[in-house]
Amino acid sequence: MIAEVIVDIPSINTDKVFDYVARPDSKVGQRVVVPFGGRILDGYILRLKDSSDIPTEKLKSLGQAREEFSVLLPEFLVLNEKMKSYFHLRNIDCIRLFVPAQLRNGSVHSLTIKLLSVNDKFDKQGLIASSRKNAIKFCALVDYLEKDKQYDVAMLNKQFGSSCVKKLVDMGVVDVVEQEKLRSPSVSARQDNLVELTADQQKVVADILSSKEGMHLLFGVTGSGKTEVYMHIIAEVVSKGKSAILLVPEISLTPQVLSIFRARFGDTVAILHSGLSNGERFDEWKRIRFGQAKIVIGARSAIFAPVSDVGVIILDEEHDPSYQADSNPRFITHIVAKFRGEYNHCPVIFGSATPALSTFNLAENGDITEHRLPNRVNNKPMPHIEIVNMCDEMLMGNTGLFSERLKEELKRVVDEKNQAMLFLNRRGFSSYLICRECGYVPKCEDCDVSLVYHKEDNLLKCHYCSNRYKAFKECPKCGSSYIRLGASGTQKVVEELHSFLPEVTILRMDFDTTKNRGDLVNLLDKFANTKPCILVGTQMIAKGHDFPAVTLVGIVDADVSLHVSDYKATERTFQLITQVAGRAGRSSLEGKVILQTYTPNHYVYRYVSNYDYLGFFDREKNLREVAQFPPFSKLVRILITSVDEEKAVQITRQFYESIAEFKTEHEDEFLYCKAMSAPVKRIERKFRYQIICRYKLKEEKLITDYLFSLVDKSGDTDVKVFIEVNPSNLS
DNA sequence: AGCACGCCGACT
DNA sequence: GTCGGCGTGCTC
Repeated sequence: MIAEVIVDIPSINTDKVFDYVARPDSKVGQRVVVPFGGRILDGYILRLKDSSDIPTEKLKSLGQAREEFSVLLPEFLVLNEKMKSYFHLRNIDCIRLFVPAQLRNGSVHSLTIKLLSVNDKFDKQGLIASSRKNAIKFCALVDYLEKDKQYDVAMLNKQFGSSCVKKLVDMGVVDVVEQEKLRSPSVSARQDNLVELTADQQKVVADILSSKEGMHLLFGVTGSGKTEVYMHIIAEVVSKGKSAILLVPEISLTPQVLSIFRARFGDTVAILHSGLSNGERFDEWKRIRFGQAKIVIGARSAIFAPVSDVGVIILDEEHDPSYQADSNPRFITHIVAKFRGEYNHCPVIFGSATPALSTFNLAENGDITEHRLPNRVNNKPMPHIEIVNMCDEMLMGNTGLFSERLKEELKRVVDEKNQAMLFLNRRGFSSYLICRECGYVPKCEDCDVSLVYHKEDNLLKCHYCSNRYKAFKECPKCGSSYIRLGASGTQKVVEELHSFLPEVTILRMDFDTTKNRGDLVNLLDKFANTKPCILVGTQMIAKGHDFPAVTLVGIVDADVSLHVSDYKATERTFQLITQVAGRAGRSSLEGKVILQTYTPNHYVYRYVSNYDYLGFFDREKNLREVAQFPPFSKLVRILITSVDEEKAVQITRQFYESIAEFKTEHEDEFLYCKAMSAPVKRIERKFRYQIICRYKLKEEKLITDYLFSLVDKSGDTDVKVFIEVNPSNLS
């Protein structure tokens, strides 16, 4: 038998099949030790076959299998092929996505517990009779044990003392065996309120379940009960013995969400998220791999959960940018879900209140089946969104962060002992510092970005790398003490709040306050139990939280995500605001939203304040169609990075010339093609240059394949080249 | 990715 | 004459 093996080396040169003489018990998908060019490393068996084209004398034999079982399920070998060609990835990069990192590093040891089992030689009466009179603990232990039963050794040691336990072991009347114990993340299961579905929800559940496979869009307004629909579909699927995958954005993986699922489905739920320890993560993987867990809930990478016989795959909040992996193995979760759905012949559901323009466009074209939940479960109207023109405030002499209206409403919330959320998508205290005398703006030494001022620790931090610098009172360049702050961040919001509402509890939730494990849970707990209280945060506060006492949502500066040079900026702003607004008025209390902007006439605010997704979609779609931007064209970025700027420029030029030449042969297909330095010119000491190409969809594959092949040929070691299709962030 | 092989410059 | 620079090419 011959095995086709992919070796675990992340290089394009070695990323091909190597034939080895297999062992009699070799299995497809197994991880094996292989001799390779004088070295010993890991490989993965993709296929077994009878003969090889390689001359027999050149063939080496497989080493030992790393595990007895196949790490890669048959499905993943198919998925590997599909992902490889669709996203232009290497075999080994796909495989690494499928195999838990803990397994590859070998850094996690399985947790074992020692079990004491009482064997046949155990004679309770005899032992007690023959023991010394003062051996009280020993006798108590003997009395406690029963024949043919098993006990946790650690527990016995604690209760009776380890010497007594050891004595029994030495006497040979009990045996100690080690048993693997799977760590499972503890989630407090709160009580489950099984609610009856509305007619709308029932119809969606029935429609999706009756269509055996294919892609579905669940377009349901915030509060329309999408989660309940998911749970009913999952329950149905699981009752047929199949399994289910539910993906949610990382920041929505809150303890509340998890505990609801635990309450409904118990131990068959496996949870994968970044807060898990290595051990927990790996053990969850094993529970999934061996069928103990049938339902997987997790962030993006949970799409690679080793469940077999998948009955449904759900992407909740499908418009969330985190479904697009924007580093190393770049992939789009929707597409991977589609592939797995095809393999398993099961439905794939994309759910959102504000679907991605590209997804909704597919639904309009009939490539995805659309289902709607137009009404909120409680039949309450969406909270009213009031737009406040901050330019007017400025003219009236209010230079603070809050408009008079927002202050008024905040005071009211406090008086009524309710809660408010203030949203500002910018962390830190101030986005930059500028010297008013000489115009000096402090920048990071390794990245070409201005530093963000963090007042609490009086530091200037780089948000692209982890560099920190001491803040200054006098300009290091001209000595002036006339330093002005740039655009404000969450820290500044908290400070200003304190000054006019000194008595109120104010919590801040952003990247800086949730760094440690458990921070997030503590913050959310504290907010849930404090009234009145104001929670200030970045987009972290936008998702999944359900706080009934929140009656006011303030969007401090809605324009933050709007005026960035990115064709998706408007779409993202619409989605973000809709989502944040949805945090208000979730219970019987009425909610209100105050949206502050300097460009109140921008069309996005008109649509968003009316909750008019369809109107917005039409307008945005037309704009994209006329301007020929995705999804009506392909946009590809080739990013070239190097510590050596000269080299980066040189390679960029080479690439550009090749593309320009290719372009002359396909002139009518190209819409745009330019080389330039990236918006952030340097990150972590590396200079960044880019080539942006935009071309029509008609010959899309031909051009994309050409660009891919071009990038493959780049062999320079100190210059790295990345290629990205329809990139989600262009920094 | 790593390691060997291989062909040209400055040293005991 | 030798030691060692890292350019090229191969690994079943």
